[in-house]
Amino acid sequence: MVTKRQKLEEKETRILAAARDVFVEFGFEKGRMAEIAKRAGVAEGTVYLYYQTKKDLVRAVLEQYWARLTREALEALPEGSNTFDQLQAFARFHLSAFHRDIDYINMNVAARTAHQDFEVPMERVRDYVRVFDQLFERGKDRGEIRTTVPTWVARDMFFGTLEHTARSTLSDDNKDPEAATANLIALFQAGYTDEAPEKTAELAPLVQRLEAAVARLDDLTSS
Amino acid sequence: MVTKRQKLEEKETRILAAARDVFVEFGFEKGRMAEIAKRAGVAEGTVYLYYQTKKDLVRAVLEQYWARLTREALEALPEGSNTFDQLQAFARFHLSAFHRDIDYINMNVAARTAHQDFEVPMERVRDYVRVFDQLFERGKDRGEIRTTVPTWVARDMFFGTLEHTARSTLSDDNKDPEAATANLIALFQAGYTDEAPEKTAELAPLVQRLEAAVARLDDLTSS
DNA sequence: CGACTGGTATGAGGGAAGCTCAGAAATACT
DNA sequence: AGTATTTCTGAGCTTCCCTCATACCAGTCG
Repeated sequence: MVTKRQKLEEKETRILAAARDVFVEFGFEKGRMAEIAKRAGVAEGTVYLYYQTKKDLVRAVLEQYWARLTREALEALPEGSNTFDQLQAFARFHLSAFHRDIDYINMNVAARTAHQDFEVPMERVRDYVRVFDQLFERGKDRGEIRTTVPTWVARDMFFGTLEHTARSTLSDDNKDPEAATANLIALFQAGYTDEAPEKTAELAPLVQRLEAAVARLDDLTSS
Repeated sequence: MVTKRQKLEEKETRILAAARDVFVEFGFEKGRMAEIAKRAGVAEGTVYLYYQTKKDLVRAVLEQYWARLTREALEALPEGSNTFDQLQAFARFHLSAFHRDIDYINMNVAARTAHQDFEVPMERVRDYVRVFDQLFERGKDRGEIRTTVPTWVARDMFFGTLEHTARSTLSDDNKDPEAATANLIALFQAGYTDEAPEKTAELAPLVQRLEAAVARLDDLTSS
């Protein structure tokens, strides 16, 4: 027995799936409401009973997308390794996701720029961004990352670099995306590592040798 | 005496200026061809004699914009200072230009995403990007930047970070853009500096003390 | 079983915007 | 002055998002 509510939800799902396919295939601007209705097997007017505008429809598609991406990201992170390894894994994931889902990304951008009032499903995007924030701040807690670095600065650098790199490597086969992620993490390590202990550790053997030599010298000269 | 050619060019200029104003005020999508024609003082059909489509028109506007930006950037660079200072000056310039010209930037993005076949005036953009490339490669020539870093990797990081930062600082007054540029350049310095001389310099006093001590030791043991 | 009622679906049509094109106007040429 | 050519015009065509009067459907009651 299929309840009335189930039937409605099933139709809503079908419309959303059709919208997703059409927007991915044609993009937001060129994706036609008529085509979405046709693929969902309903009349054009019916679509508007479920989603008030084309904008709302693309928002729903994107909401689904970001939620999925967050799930995938969490799965892609190696457990228990150090912060920079995890950041690198996340960077690799993000870059390849952008390559794979460039249609969604463009849809996102198109919807945002087409309507200055358009709000990307911010909640879902924030969930995704939080994956980075949490990694980074745990790095601070663990003493692996200098606490003086504002997280937002690193975050903007992380996502900005990767988004730009994704587009640039997509249009030029000679560029190796791996070089970009490796570079990003190397710079993070060079610039964000809490260096004090490391430097001390690096110099310690030298200092020890020096002091041992001086001690021997003192011994000899005093005797 | 005004030649026919001059009259035509004057009209073309007027249309372009009107288009620029309208696109800046309303954005690419919401900017109406009718409004552009009205402001240029010509009929709507006339616009299409000079620019075949709305897309061509925005392309011409953007071409002008990028050319102007390149000129301004070159003027903003301090002469003769070291590479990282120049990069920082360029980063500051770029960030504030993005703030000031966010309408142009959005126009650019809107035009690109609205028509998947749209080509931003690549030549002019390349000219602008070359400002960075030249700074960076001169840094390599001078031995200030490690030559193993591919320029494109640093370039994507530079522009990606700044574009993302520009948007994020625009929508959140608590964020200080200066922190972002300073951070970017600090990371570049930490990660890209040709470190060999610096490390040697850092260790020099220690090594000297060590060698002096060894010398004294040798003196004593041989005598 | 038939009438009624509230929710759901339909698709022709409204409105808006980019673009076209037949004819008008301006300019150049003889 | 008359003709040919170039330039300009704006009503109207097309496309697309969205609306709304109408039709359909599934329960419910007499």
